[in-house]
Amino acid sequence: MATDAAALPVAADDFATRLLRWFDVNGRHDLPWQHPRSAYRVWVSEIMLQQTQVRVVVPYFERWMQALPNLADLAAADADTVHALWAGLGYYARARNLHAAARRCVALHEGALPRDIEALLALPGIGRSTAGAILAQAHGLRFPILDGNVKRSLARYHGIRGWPGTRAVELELWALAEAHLPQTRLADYTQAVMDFGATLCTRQNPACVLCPLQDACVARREGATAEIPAPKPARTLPQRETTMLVVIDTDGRLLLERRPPAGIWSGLWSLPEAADADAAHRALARHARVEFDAGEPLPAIEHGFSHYRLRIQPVLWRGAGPIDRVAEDGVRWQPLAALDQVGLPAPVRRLLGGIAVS
DNA sequence: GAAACGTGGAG
DNA sequence: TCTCCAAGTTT
Repeated sequence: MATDAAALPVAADDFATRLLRWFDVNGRHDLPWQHPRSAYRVWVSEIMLQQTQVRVVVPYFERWMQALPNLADLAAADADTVHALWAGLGYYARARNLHAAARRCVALHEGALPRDIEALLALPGIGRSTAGAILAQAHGLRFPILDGNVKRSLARYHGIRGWPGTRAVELELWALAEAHLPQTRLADYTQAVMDFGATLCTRQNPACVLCPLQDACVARREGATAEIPAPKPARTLPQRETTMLVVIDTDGRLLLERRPPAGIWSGLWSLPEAADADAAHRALARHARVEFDAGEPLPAIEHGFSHYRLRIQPVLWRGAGPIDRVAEDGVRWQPLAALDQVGLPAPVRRLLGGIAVS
């Protein structure tokens, strides 16, 4: 902790005041969830924005609101509709949690998102930061957020050099986020700290020369903006392999299977998966009563996840005639012409795009 | 506390 | 091409 007065940051009031003044001129004031601003729209945007950048979210948000303009619509929607609207955004548990939370709001909170912090935190998918963002942005209540932008900004401003992934640093940052809260304009302030981190106090090459806090920033003074916050400890990603079946009948339909409830892409429609080509061949017999040859191996694709690297080996079968279908839950034959109506995982879409399916 | 959970942008 | 990681939460 700094001891000499010159090393101390400006007062908390000043921090918020400067940030708000900066925000009025340089902030983002025309994001789609700001006009109109409702608790439902703020909520959906906050969930979509978890670990996801604004420019990626915007088109998904617009499409979502077109289909499900209010909470009651979401609660009444079926799971496949929700999945299809989310497909491509990733972290699909967010969509399932959103759906489940909307239904809980209808059952327990008179069809609206609660304004109470504890009730909000009890809803699936809403943690402390998201709850704070909803309360501050939708209702102007005095709650802090602590997303990646705020963590980075506060760590630099206060010269906190530890990795924010540790409990101690995280708690310290929460305390600072709370201490800096202004007494008014909480919605604007919340947007201001996020805009500040996203556009000025960026991970690389922060624009310190334009910063309204530059004279009080510890990292700036110590020339340590590149070292703060400390990066996550690196590790080598494990490699996994899988085989996926591309089965097309002569009616131009593709065999899809619902992913199991746990694990990657859970609940989404996808290509049937097997451990290897032989297992894929055997699996095929479960879905279609036709004799098949060994199938045609297609070029494999590599896909990097956050925690492992996956090599997908597709194997193609084309039916000699319309394939006799076995009725089974979690299986469907989807016309290739209507494939975009299904929420398929991104690598699967890419894989299919590389095949002359028609 | 660590691991799981997706995708696309940026350097 | 490859690494890092972005408006985090859950188990």
